[in-house]
Amino acid sequence: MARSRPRSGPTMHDVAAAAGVSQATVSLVLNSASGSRFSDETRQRVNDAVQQLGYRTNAHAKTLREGISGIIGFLGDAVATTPFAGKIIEGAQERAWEDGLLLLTMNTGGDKALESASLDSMLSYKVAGVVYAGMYHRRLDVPEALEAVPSVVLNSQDRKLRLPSVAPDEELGGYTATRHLIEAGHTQVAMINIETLESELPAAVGRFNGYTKAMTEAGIPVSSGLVRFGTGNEDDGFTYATELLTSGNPPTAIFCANDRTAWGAYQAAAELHLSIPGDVSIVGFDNQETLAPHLRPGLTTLELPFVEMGRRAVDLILQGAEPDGRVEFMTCPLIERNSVTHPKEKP
Amino acid sequence: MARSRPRSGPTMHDVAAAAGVSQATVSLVLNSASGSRFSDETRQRVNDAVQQLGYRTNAHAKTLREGISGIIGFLGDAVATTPFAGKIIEGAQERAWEDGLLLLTMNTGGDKALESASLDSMLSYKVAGVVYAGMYHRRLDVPEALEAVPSVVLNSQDRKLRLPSVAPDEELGGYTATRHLIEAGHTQVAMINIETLESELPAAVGRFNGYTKAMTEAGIPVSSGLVRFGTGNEDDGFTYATELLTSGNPPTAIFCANDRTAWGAYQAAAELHLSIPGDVSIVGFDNQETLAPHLRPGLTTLELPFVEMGRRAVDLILQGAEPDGRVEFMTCPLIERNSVTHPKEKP
DNA sequence: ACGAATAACTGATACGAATAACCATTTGGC
DNA sequence: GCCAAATGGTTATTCGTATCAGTTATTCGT
Repeated sequence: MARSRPRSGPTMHDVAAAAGVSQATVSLVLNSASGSRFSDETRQRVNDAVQQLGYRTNAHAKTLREGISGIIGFLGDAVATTPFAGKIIEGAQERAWEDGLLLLTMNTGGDKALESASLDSMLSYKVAGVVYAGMYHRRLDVPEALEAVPSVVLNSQDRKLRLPSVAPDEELGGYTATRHLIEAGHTQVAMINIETLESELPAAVGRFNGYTKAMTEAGIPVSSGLVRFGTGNEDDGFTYATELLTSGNPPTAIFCANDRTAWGAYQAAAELHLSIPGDVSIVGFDNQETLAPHLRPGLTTLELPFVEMGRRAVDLILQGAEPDGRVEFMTCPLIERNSVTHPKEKP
Repeated sequence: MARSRPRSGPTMHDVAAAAGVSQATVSLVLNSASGSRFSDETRQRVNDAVQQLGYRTNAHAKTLREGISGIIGFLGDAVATTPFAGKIIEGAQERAWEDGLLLLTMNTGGDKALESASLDSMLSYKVAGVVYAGMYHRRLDVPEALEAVPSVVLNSQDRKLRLPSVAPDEELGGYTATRHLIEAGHTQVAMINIETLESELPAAVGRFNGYTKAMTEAGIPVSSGLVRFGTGNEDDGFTYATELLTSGNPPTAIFCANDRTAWGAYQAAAELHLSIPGDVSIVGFDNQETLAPHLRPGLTTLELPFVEMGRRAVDLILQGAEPDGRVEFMTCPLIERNSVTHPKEKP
C-alpha cells in the first residue's frame, strides 16, 4: 500500500478553525512584532493549534502578497563544481541564512543560453538578489537581466563596471607573500607566475605587482632572471623551479603564484636533493585544501578568502546593492606552515 | 540619481491589456498544450505583448495555484563545500534543469538544528522533493520531515531503510580495481584500506570485500601479510606502503583504497627508489581531480560516479520516490592512467 | 431556414497569507 | 452617566495565475 502523502499541509484556515478564531487572527498572532494586541489565551490557542497541526507557512502565498521572496539566486559558471571554490557557496549560504534566506543555485558551465534561461527562472521566483560568481578571478560580461534585482559579481569583476563586485586582493596577496620571504631574511626571491602579464588575468597581474612592490620597497631590484611565467600547473612549476635552482645564482626563496606550481617546485627540489625550507623557502598561493596541507613540509601559502567573499556578496545584496560598479577587494590571509625559514648563511 | 528599479515586472493583466484580450486568454495561450483553440492572430498579439513587456510568469502565483513548485531541495551535510563531491550537485542540477526545475541548496555542516530549520524552510517553499546528500558514503539518520515529500538519500544510506538511497557500489569498485591488477598479471596484490572493518564504513568494508572476492575468484589466497588498515591519509599510505615494499616478500601491486593513500604510496616508492609502475603497480580510489591526474605517473583509479548519482537521485524524485528503502548502487568506472603495468619477470 | 455544433473568447473564482478598515465590548475620566 | 479611548478581535480585499463554466458569433447539416 502506498503511503498516504498529504501534498499540501494545513493552512492558516485550518489553524484558525482548530483554534476557534479567524484566519486574520492567526496571521496576526504569528507575525505580530508584539505590535498588535491579543489575549494571552488566544495566542496560546493559536500556537497550540500550529504545533498540533504541524502548520508551516506557505512561502509562495507570502511572497505573492509581499512581492519579494526569501530566496537569493546564486548563478555561477562552475563554482559549485570547482574543487576549491565551493567555499564561496558556503559563505554566501551562511550569510543568507542569517537573514533566513535560502540560495537557489545554478551552475551554467559557461553556457550562455542556460545562463539566461536559469536567470529567467530565478527572476520568476522574485529572488531578493543574484550573486553572479566566476569560477576564477577575471573580468566578465554580465547578463543584462541581472540589473532587474540587486546583483553582485563575485570572485570576478563586471567588465562594464556596472554591478558591484567582490574579488580577492591579488596585489596585496602577492605583496604579503613576498614580504613574508623578505622578512625571513631572503633577498634572492624568485617568482614563478601562472600566466604572462599580457593575459590580463587579475591573479597573474596582481600577484606579480605585489611581488614587485615588496621587492622594490625593500630596495631589492627585480631581476628578470628571477622571474618565470608558467601556466599554473605542476609541470611548469617543476621546470622553472629546476631552471632557477640550477642557475648560476640560485634564489633562496621562490614565490609560486599558485599551489600547483609550488607542488612542481617541491618535486624539483626533491629531484635536486635540496631540502625545503632548509635550502629553499617556498610560498604558494590558493591554499588548496587537498594539496597545501598535505605536502611535506606543509606549504606556506596565501588563502583566497572564499567564505568571506561569499558572505560579503550576500551582504551587499541584502543592503540593496546599487549598481555602482564598485569593486571590493578582500584580503588574502597568509597561512603559515613549514615551507619558509631564513636563508642559509653563505659559507 | 538612483536607478529606477521596477521591483515587480508586468503581470498577465498588463499583457492582456496590451494585447487587447482578457487575462484568461493570456494564460491559456501561454500554457495551452495545444488543447484550447485561439486564432493565430490572437496568439500572435499575446506573444508580441509578452515580448514587448518582457513578461515573466510569477512562479509564486503559479505555485500557489498548483500546490507544487518547480524547486527541488538539496540538503547536504557538507557537500557543496567538500572538494570532490561538488560534482554531486552538478549532476542533480543538470537533471533537475532538464525538467525546468531549480535546486534550493543548503549545507548544514552536520548541524541538526540548522538542518531541521532549513528543511522546514524548503518545505514551506513546497519543493517537489528533497535530495539529502551525505558528504561521504555512510549510514545516516534522516530527518522525519523528509517523508512529507519525495526524498532520496544520496551518497549514503538511510539507516532506517525508509527512504530510497543512491550510493556508489564500493564492492564492485574494489573488485574492479583488484581484477585490473590481476589481469595485468599480478598475483602478489596488496591492499591498504582506509579504515578498519569494524568501522562499518561502507567504503572500507565494500572495497575490501571486492578485493577479497577478486583474489579468491582468481584462486589467490588473501594473505593478511598483504593487507593493511590505515586511516585514509597520505601518511598512512607512506607508512604501510613502505612496510609492504620492504618486507621479505613484497607485493608487485598495491590497491590503495583511496587516492590520498596512493599518494603516500607514491612517496614511499620514491623514497625506496622504486619506479611506478615498473617496480610496483598502484591503483587508487576516488579519482580526486586535484590529485590523481597530477601525480607522476598519472594514477589509475576508480571514479566515484558523483554526477551520475546526483542525476539519478533527482530522477527518482521526479518519478515520485516512494519510501521503499531501496538502495541503488552505482558503478564506479575505472580510470586508466599510467600507474599499472604487468609485473617484472622474476629473475 | 432553423436548431445544433463549433470556434473563439471572457468572467468569476480559488489558491494561502497579509493587512487595512471596521466592529463590539470594556474601561476610564470627570 | 455619558463620551472617549482602549481592548480584542473580525471582514473583506489583494497579490498573479489557472481553470471551470459560460457567452457570443459563426458555420453546418438537412
